[in-house]
Amino acid sequence: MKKATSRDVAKLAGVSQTTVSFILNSTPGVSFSEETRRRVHEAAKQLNYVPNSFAKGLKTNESKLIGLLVPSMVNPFYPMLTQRIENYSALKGYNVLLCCTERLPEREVDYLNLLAEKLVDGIIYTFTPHYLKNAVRLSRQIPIVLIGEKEEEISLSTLSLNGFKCGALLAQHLLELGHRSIAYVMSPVKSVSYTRQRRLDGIKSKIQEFGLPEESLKVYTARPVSSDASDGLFEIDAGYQGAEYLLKNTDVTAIIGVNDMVAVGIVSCILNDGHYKVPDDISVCGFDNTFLSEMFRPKITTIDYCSPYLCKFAVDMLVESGVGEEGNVLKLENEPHLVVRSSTGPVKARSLRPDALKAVF
Amino acid sequence: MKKATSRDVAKLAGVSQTTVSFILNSTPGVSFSEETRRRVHEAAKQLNYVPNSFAKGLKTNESKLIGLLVPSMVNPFYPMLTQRIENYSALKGYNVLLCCTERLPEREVDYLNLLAEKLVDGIIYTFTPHYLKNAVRLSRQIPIVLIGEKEEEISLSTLSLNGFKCGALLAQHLLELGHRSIAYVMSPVKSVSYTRQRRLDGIKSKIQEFGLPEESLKVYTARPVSSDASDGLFEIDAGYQGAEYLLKNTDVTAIIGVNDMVAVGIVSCILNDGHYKVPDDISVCGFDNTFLSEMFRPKITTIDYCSPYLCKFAVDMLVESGVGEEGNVLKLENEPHLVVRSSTGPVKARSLRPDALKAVF
DNA sequence: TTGTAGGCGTTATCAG
DNA sequence: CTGATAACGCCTACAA
Repeated sequence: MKKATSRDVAKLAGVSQTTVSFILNSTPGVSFSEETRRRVHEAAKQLNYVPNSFAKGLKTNESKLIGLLVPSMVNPFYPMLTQRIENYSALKGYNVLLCCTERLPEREVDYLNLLAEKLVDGIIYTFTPHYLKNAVRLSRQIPIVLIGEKEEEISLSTLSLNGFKCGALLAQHLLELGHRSIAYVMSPVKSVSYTRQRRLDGIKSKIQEFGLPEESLKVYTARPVSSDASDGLFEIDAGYQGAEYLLKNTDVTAIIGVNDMVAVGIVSCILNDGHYKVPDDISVCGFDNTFLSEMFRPKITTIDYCSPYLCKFAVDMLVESGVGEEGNVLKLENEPHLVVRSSTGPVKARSLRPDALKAVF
Repeated sequence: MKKATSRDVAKLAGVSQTTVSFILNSTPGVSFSEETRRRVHEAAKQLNYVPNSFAKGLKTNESKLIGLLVPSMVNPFYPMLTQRIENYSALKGYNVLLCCTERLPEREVDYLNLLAEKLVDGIIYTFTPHYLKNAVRLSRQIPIVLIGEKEEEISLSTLSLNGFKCGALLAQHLLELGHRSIAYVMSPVKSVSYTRQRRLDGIKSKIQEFGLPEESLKVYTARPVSSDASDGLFEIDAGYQGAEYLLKNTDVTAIIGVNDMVAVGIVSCILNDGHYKVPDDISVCGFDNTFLSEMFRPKITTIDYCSPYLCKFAVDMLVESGVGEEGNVLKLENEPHLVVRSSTGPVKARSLRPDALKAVF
């Protein structure tokens, strides 16, 4: 079945092609007789007419496409963002061109070129670009919005996740519960580059604010695993590893995972260890408020980003506000908030486990 | 910065626009002097020339776009497929237009129209279409590949997940471990329409094959929850609910979740219940081999679909084989296999819990 | 209220 | 080997 063109419709309806265009687009400032319109619509339906978006784009320079760059699909945080962005975009008449960089810098730049080529009307980054200059350069042609940490130096419109505040929020929660020996567990360096640091900074700032010594905070960085990292297990492993180490060698009463996945690993380790209860003996929390944090019992205390609004804003900035026009750079601060669940509770003197004693003496 | 056209390049290089096109596309059957080619490439680079894909598409009728329809992003199975399809497509020079239907039939048909409009070169469905006729009709214009249950009546190219075999595989595993009272837990009807049934059929067939009475299999369908179903918790809840009921009211020694999410809910319930151990007292398994099944200890026995190959095939069918041409319909059967982890083990007489006694007498 | 004509940036045919 | 020139399908002055 050959595709019908607007000419075909015109012919069938017995009008000119222009008329078809006017009527089908309900172009403002023209009016037609009821009869003509009926005939055109009729003909269009009959021929199953669909306007050719290439031709349209060629004329209008709009693709109604938004490029979405995500680092990975394993941490459910990104699928969540993706789904929300996709849905809201669709509502606005835009489609999403998905690009998973797998955190590979070279992929990122390839995709950037590709998106430019495909003439997307806007680009959403869900992480901090590796090739900043490329992104900034491109942003003069195509509006770009960044969802991530705010970096003042970058002249890109940003929807800031405010990792610092997130860390502070969580730390404050734990400190108020009386915890004085806290740990922060990060997955191997490669994965969560910048956010992790901001979150850590936030935690540290609260520790200081409470007048506690630096040693009150232990930072555990998991060693990289050789296995295929694309399945996300390395995040969980990191949590498991970290908890294992911390239970044995420290007296921490609260552990913060760098994200919900890591937090799940931590809880899993503690549960399986069997010596301690969460939160009675040890409190655990994470970041991102993905469904993972609500999956197991106890449900995990975490930080929420109001991602529905976040995603909505990101799209709106692209399609409504004049982001990108004349170097117009917008920086919005997202207001994260604490979601207290049952994995955190008041501190209690933790009895050391038998094998921990060995380690101490 | 205005976008450069091939004409601009031609002017700068001092050749005709045609020459530019030939050289930049290395069109077969033409040859140019080394000097000319150098000049053209030089000029292109200098002007930062990017061919306009609207114009190109208008001419070639190829968008290098693949439409991907997924029901949701909450069950990690779909993000996993998405990522793999995206990556492999990118390798093949295609981009992915993502469409999340949220299992809403009306969304599906809207997206279908949209994809047709955007002139994607192919469409991948990761579920069974609600509007079959629409899909079939469209498949005469745009190649469509279905990843899902094979339905003989549908004249759409299909990559079959073979739910029947999956169910049989899992059931056989449990039966061989000696389990004689097995349960199957499904999330509320709305969500996983057809696959669940095929899986159940597979389980039943094995029960029969082993000469066991029908009652050896209990089927539990979770009641729908009123809360927002978009966060995926309803799947976990279903498992939790199911396990809760089954522990109290039946003597099952093995529980199969309709997917990994449900299985996680089941394990979580049993762990929290505290009366039973997995797999010592009760075996649990799921389907899909998402990272969820490996997340917690014990890791969950599940079914794997070799999704990397699956995704690769789906894309290849679209871009290589002549799927869609002259009604060419391909049906491929995927070979699922059992992934045995530590959540399943030999049956052991299960001691009834105190409150279960009440229920029995 | 309707039709004519030109052009968007490519690709591709066909002479030179 | 290279360069006019004609589509591709749509939008949009401008003319009628």
